Amino acid sequence: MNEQQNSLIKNFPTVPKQVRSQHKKHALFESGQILFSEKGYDHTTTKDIASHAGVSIGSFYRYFEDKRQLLLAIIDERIEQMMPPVVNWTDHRDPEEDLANRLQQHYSTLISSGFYKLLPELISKDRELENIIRVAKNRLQDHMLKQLEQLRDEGMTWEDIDLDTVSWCIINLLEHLTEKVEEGGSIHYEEIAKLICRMIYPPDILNKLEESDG
Amino acid sequence: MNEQQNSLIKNFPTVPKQVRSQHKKHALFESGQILFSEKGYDHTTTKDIASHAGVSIGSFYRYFEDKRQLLLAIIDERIEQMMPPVVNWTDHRDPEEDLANRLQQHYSTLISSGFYKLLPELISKDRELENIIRVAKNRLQDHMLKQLEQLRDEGMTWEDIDLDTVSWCIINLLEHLTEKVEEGGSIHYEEIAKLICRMIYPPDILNKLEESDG
Amino acid sequence: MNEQQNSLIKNFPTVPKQVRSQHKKHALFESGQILFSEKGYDHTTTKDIASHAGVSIGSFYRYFEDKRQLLLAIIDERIEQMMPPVVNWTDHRDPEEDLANRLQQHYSTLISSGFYKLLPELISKDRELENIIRVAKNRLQDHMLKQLEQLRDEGMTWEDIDLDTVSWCIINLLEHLTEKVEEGGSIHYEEIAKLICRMIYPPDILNKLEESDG
Amino acid sequence: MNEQQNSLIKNFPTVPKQVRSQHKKHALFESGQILFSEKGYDHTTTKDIASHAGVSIGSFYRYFEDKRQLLLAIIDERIEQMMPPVVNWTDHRDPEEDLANRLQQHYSTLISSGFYKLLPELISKDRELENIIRVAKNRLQDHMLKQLEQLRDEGMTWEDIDLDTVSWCIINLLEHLTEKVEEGGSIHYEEIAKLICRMIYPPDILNKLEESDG
DNA sequence: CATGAATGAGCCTTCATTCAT
DNA sequence: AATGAATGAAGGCTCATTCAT
Repeated sequence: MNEQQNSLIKNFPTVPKQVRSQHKKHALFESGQILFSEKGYDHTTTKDIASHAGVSIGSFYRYFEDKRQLLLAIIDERIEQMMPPVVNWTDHRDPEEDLANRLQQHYSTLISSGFYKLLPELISKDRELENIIRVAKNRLQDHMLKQLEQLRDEGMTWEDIDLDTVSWCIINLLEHLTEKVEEGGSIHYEEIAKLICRMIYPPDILNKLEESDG
Repeated sequence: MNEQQNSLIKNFPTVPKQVRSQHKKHALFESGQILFSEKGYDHTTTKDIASHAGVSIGSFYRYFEDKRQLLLAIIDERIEQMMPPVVNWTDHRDPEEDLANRLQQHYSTLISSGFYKLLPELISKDRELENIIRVAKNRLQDHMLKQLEQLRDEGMTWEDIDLDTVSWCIINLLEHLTEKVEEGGSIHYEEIAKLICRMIYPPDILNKLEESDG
Repeated sequence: MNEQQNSLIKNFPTVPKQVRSQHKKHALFESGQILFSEKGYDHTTTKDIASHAGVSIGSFYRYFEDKRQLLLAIIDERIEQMMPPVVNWTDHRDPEEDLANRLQQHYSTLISSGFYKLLPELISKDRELENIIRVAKNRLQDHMLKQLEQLRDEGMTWEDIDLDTVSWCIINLLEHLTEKVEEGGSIHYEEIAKLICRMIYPPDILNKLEESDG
Repeated sequence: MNEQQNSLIKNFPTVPKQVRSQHKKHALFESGQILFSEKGYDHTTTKDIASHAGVSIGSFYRYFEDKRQLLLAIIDERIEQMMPPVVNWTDHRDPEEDLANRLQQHYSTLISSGFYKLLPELISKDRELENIIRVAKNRLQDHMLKQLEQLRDEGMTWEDIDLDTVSWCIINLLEHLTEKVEEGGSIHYEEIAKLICRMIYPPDILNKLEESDG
């Protein structure tokens, strides 16, 4: 972004190659993301991407080994963002409100990118990609599981729940929240948050948390 | 129809034409299902399917108008089965146990078919198919919503929940239960059932139901 | 048609095979003619023909070696009919009226069969067929040439015409008369006849012929 | 456009891209014309055309949308040339000689292209093409009809002829003149011209025209 | 003899990738 | 570095012909 801002004079006549180069690569990256999301990976041609990015096919292959590598690069950058938001369950603040806020924040950008639609198509086709996603998901679930375990140790959760199952359920709900929009439904983040909290906390604990927070 | 039902022994050596024909169509159907599930729709060629079914390409086109029609036929047959199981929430029996049983029953067959993996890829590509699925899903959600409304009218649910959100969450969990297996996890149906029940019933109600049932 | 009308009793239970066989062959022949005319040779499938004739594909290949042989059989039967009508120029009757009548008679059936449309498509594809047609055409032209030569020897034609060219022109006009109908025009046979006669006879001869006839 | 027009020598070894591209498109065009003419449209494969033009199938589709578009392009370019030559009947010069010259000129190039053989096959299969040809033909006939009407108004034609029929006959003869060569006959343009003139002019008028011209 | 299911060569077309300019 | 023309493997689908029943 701010490369060579200090020496504008010097390189005025020729825009630095590296910058132009990065612009092109970025354009291809963006175009790939948009088109893959819109039309799916298979139905997006390299020509589509190059045209959309305003570069030649030859340039496409200069910056990315092949179509699949562009996909992997995109996934790699988006994978964290794609993942449901990590919630800090252990700060003992009003968990419902906190969760609702995070959900709101997260999905408003994710949905507009439309990229989440791409993953399902790919998972069954690309073993490597499947692993990338699985790894990211596992990392997330581990993280959530640890938090829930801590909560339980503090005696704040239902006593008879299987935390593994709970964390899986929560992640799943969050993961597919995007589909609700696709299906034409609007999302009530507070209601989702309420439900999730009820899976975790018994009513008395929940009441206490909410009171102490307010 | 009435083909020699009386003399099964007699015509054993020669399989009747219609039967063989049905076998072939069924083989193509099965092969389509398996290959679509394994490799995705686009990456399964008509040749693949024909080979897998042990017939020629020409035969494929004798039994199915084209590749897409095979897909639609498969979807059509599986769509009900794909849908999460409808649970009768209103019979006032122990809901946790009941739900767990139904889940067990349903997913053991569904998962082995592996077919559920196919849907996501298709939804964004085939408007007609998207509608078929959406319609089936809506029907299911309506059904569930009605049951939940009845439960609430009977004063058995949390008072402050949005039933629409609850039903969506439940359906979503059930819908993606299959993935848990893919991801290598084993499913504890009782735990899932427990969580779902907690979304719906307040603890006191739940306790009462379980006692009265036992 | 009237085969075995005399012995209805005898062959009542089993329609003689040869008759049924001939019926089938004839049906295929007819269907071939109709469909080839309507859709062209290439775009008519053997299945089309068999269905239209109400027989199975297998039967098709029982009665005709292959699709091409059916075509050749049809052409062979129709080729004389396809050819422009042979006119007797030498009987010294009113040639205009005579020709007009013959044209009328000939084309009314030919056009309705629609078969003439088929020839052009085939000529460039099938050397053997091309020869069949060429031979028939040459025979016709020879015939016409001989008549014209006789007429000239009798001093009835223009003295300075090349009879070969005249006969070619006449045959060509007659050959493509069918197209005029296709193009939406109605045919005035008398006018065509008048033109043709003027190519052959000088006005004074023509007048004499018409007078003597009337 | 302005590519080094000044230094033709300099860039001799490297054929400019656009020129090579045009060469290729032209080669495909030519090959299409030749092969369509020789084997008919349906029996010419895209591979045939590409091979004959010395390019790959992929290149075919770079230059032409599909096989049919190549055909349409060819027709479009040839349609005027395919049409029988327009003759100016009204300039009161020796019409026989004039017509003979024009015919000679026209058919010597048209016949060598062999393309005229293609039209009949297509007309019954391609509605759009049929219209293109019909329109061109109608335009021609209208033109000829107008000229003949003017001639008649000047009292130069037979009084009792139907001009519509005459113009149709003339166009038809001219249209199929090419076939005469195919059939092995040589064309005597003067004889054809003579016949046509006799269809139009009564002998006395014709004599006068020829004298006045000479 | 009749049937029509089965076969597979071959067609048109697409698109990822290469490479001469 | 940039371009985009060129390539050809591969896919969906058709249909003449064969052959088991």
